[in-house]
Amino acid sequence: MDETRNRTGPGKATRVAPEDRLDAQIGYNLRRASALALNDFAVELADAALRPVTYAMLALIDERPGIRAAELCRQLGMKSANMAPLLAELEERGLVERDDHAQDRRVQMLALTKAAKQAMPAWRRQVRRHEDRFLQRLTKKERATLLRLLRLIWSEDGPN
Amino acid sequence: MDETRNRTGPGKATRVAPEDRLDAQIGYNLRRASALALNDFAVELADAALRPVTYAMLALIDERPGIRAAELCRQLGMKSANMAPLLAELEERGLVERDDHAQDRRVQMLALTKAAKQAMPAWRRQVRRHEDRFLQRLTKKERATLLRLLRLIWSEDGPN
DNA sequence: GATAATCGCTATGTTGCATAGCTTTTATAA
DNA sequence: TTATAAAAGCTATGCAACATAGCGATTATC
Repeated sequence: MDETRNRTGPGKATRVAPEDRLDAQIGYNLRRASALALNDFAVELADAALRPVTYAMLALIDERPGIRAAELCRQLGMKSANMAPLLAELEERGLVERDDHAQDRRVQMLALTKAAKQAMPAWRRQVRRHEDRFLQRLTKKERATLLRLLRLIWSEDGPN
Repeated sequence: MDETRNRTGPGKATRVAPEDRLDAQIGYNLRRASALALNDFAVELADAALRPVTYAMLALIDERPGIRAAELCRQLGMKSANMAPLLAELEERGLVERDDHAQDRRVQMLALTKAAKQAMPAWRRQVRRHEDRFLQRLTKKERATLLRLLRLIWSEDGPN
């Protein structure tokens, strides 16, 4: 059960500087933590059939009704190529409305439907439960710190 | 250019509790930060043709020569179904050796080849550069804090 | 008025990760 | 000891996130 007990096998372990070890890399730990969060989100929001991306879209449209599709892409860091089918899906499910812009005929203005507006509070509560679960080992203060540090990493990295 | 200037359009913005706003959610920020890191990693390690997953495999094998494939799966949180083709790729590229276990014929013991062992230091330096770049807005202390909090989130979540 | 940029979109490929199912081998229990 | 369960490694396959290339329509800019 323990390969270190095998003496026929491998050569000497390469001694690696502590800061170079895999588990000391923030990128690796980011990936692992994010994967766990993604997973837990999927479990909690399974009945609502919402994934992290679709929820993010709905949440932002809810917070900024009338937002343009292109602006939604920018805010969420998505390509419009990937946004388009997702918006179509949400529209078909009766959650998002696409209205033409009066001045600029290229633009679509997005808004939640009545049904989506009514459902959002419950979905937000579910997301809160999800966050409380996968962050249960962190204190309130630690969560605030984590939030600040994560924002520092990715915010305002593009030309915006 | 500013949809808030449009007065024909959307209804009132749903007022959302600050802690419920999308950008206050740690899961969302985790995903964004992780995506940025993944991207930066790909740029830095493009010439080495290493992705985060393959690098993680090599790094762990380097740190624990003779590790079994199943144990590598457990450590990296991967399914063996996904590990298998990656190991085959690394073997074909002459980076990983698979040796039979003396006592248990189901088991494969993994080790880096000479070539891989020789290349690892340079790759580790590249990863260090990558981390220094996408974490440039964080102090050393903040990086240590972030590392600790991320580990708290995902470590020892499974049955292990 | 010509050129460039923006917007929304389709098509398509890659990658990470999931499940289902299989064979071989070892561990455990009747 | 034999039957059953578990572990190891693998193939096949599907899905979701993300990327690029390119298109038509519209608007902005020179």
